[in-house]
Amino acid sequence: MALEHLFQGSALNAVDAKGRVSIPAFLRSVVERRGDARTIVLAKHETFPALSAYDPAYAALKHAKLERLLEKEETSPDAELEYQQRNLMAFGASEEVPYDGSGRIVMPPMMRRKGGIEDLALFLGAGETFQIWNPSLFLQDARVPEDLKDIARYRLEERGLGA
Amino acid sequence: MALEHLFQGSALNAVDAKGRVSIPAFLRSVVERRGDARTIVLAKHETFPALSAYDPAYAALKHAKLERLLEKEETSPDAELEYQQRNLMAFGASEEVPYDGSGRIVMPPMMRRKGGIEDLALFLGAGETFQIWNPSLFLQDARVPEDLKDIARYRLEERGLGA
DNA sequence: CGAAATGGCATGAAAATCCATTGTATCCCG
DNA sequence: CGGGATACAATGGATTTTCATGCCATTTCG
Repeated sequence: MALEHLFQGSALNAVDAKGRVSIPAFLRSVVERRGDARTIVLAKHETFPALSAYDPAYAALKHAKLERLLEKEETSPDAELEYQQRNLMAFGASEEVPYDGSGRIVMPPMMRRKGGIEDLALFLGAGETFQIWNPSLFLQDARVPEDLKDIARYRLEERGLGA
Repeated sequence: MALEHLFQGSALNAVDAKGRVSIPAFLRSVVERRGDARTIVLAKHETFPALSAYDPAYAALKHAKLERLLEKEETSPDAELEYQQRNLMAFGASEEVPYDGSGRIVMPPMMRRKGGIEDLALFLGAGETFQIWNPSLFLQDARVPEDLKDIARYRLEERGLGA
């Protein structure tokens, strides 16, 4: 299945009082090459205190994958319930947000809270998806490799918000 | 089969004394992109104490799917009966309701009862369909993942109806 | 004739769109 | 190699549009 265009790279952008953030141009270009939507889908990351983001086309793919899984194990009643739960998580607990001409989204308040996002948003490419972090949480998390934290530190310094 | 436009996101809307509710605009837009009907189909959800909703085009698709399933297992007599039952459930126990210019439906009393809907309706995208819940029942149901309940709580707070 | 249902309109709030400014990296020509 | 000019990205602010919902008018049925 593998979508050919992958999200990669990092950036640190400001979140204004209204919750607006610019999606870095290099991530937007991937979204637009994968499909022609000018929207991204936001969801709480499964394991990290951060947000996971992707394009609508990837969401459809994810759905198809779940459906195939269900049909294969249709016999079990447990499988049915688990499917319902995962499907609801994937679509009920996510939001599709459009970005405007200058590439900005308004981060929905609920997502902002779930992702712990404050006034800075750290963008990290992750292949088929990308992540949005509160840089402080990123630096605090023990599971994040030191090399990656260096990147975050660099981005902070770049803005004169070092250490 | 995968329909390209999927239902996603969440919202909490009021149900007035006459049983009228606004269908959130982001769900309506999916209905209208899938076909040009300004109508949704309501049915009791198979596993949850809630309503399942979708567009007429999806109803047709669902029917075709059931038929294919029957042909695949045509040998078994049980399969025939199960098909009859599911088909009746899907079409007899569902209602098609139009929404007006401002996106409002009147929830049929029977559906309202089947879904346990009172004065608030929680809308949840679920990919090919969406669900309509009484938020209280949603929070009470042990099968609903905690992350999803957080969303319901958030939507309630947003209205100043916080726990 | 009365009560209830349906459709249309009005309002206030919220959200999407547009315009303008700043900063930064890139390119071209001297 | 340097300096300026140019293009693009990010941010701030304001404006226009859309949405949910209450209210009213008109119809329908008992």
